[in-house]
Amino acid sequence: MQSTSAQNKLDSKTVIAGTCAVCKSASCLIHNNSELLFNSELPQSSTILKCKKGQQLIMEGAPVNGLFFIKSGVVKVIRTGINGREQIVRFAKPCEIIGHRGFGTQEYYSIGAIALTDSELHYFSKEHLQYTLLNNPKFTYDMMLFYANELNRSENKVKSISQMTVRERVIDTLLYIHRKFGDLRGFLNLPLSRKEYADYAGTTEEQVIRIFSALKKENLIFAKGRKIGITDVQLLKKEISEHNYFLDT
Amino acid sequence: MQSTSAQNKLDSKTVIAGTCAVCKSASCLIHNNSELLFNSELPQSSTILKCKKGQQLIMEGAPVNGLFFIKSGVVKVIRTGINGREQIVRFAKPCEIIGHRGFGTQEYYSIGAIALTDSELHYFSKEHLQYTLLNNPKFTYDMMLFYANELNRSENKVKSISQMTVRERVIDTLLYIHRKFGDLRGFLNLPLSRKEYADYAGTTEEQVIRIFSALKKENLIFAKGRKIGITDVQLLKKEISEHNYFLDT
DNA sequence: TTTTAAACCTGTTTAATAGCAGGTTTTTAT
DNA sequence: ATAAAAACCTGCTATTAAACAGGTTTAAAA
Repeated sequence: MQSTSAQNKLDSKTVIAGTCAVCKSASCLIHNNSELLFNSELPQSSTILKCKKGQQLIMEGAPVNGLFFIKSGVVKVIRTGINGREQIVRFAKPCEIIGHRGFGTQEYYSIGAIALTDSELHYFSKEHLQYTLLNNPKFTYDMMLFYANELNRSENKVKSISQMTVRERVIDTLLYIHRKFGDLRGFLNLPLSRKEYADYAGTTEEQVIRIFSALKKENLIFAKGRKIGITDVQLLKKEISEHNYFLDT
Repeated sequence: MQSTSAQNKLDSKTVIAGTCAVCKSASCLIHNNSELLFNSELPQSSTILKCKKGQQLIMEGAPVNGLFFIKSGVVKVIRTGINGREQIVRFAKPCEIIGHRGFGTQEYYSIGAIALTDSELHYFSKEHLQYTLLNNPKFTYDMMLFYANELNRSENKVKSISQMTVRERVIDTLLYIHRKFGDLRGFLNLPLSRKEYADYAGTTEEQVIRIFSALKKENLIFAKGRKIGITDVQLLKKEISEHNYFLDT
């Protein structure tokens, strides 16, 4: 079995001070607040942990002891649904937060997280974060806005799942991956299995395969194994544009 | 047509200082922070507005200029979906916040709000709130936790909509209304139309009617017009207990 | 390099649910 | 009190999408 986040924490090198070297984005929560986050007197409050492709870094149902900022890599955030059916809540990339659901209010993680590529994560303990938040209103305010955004995204997803057809949801998922990860030499820059597309779009593998086949016939997409390319983003958008909104940003 | 929130604001009496007289709950955000919220030097920062049953107090798509705390009454929060199909995001009761979606980040309300009963609302301007939040980390922290909770609720709803059957979603809606509004002389203490049940459960009026009929035959519920009573909450819960979670709290 | 497993694909069947049509009852407004 | 408008109800039909079964191809491991 894969090691839990608590185990990972012990394996990793503790970093008491410093900043996030990778990211320099002005919109990055961690970068904007690196002085607060990295210069704590609390011991063991911040560590960097590395995990390999396929490794589970948050176990659904495990006690919440902190949260993660992605330093590098891509992570999928999942929930186990009815009959153990996996549901992908979102895909997360550098500068994003994971494990924030239920922060402060819930004792156990309501989601799991699995690395899709080798990844590095900043880990901050609950205590460290709580202390930092309660003493830095601007940071807390930014976090609040982050949650507000997530809430909007989630509620858009509620709407789309209950009102879009499966085909539309699959197209929407393709556009979401394109927006979020862009493309590399014509193909979407995040290789996913048909099953993963299905788990995000809220349908089955077979449906995704069928819809991909149809989209290929219609020359809206092309595929080489799990590498998927979008022929014309605008054209694909038009397929769902009557509904005028998108799953995610 | 109904008046917009902006118009309501002008109609209402401005209250510069004071506290929320109705609520004394220790878990109420507004009550816990009433000194901060009501003793502002900013003019026009806080008002109380009244609106009648059926009145729309937030128009979907209107500019965000503040948010509301419910002082009394019940409000439904809606989104207009595909083909103008109405979707009920949640039902809100006293002490709850409305209009917080997109606060700070979005220019326009992504939801609408309609009073289901005559209601009174505290209105706080965006500026007032922003100022108060940035100067009171504890309040901001509480708001952040409120958003975190809402996010969890919303993501549970995503899961349930994509994985529960219509029957289960309708039962879940009944339990949600029961949890949130309790019952009065055996009947749920919030009368809703079948259409409203459908809009919340993400289905059609006809399905709700059919499922109510079935549930009546099975003696799980009883109904007198739009007054619905649950025979045995535990028994009803058992119908969805395999799935072990609920839409809302 | 061979074996095994995982991922991918397609046709068919079955179940769930939305939509429509045509009623009745209840509520609301005049 | 009466008319009009909602809301409620039921049967039927059409559609959508899930499940199943049986394949092939691709990727990973021994």
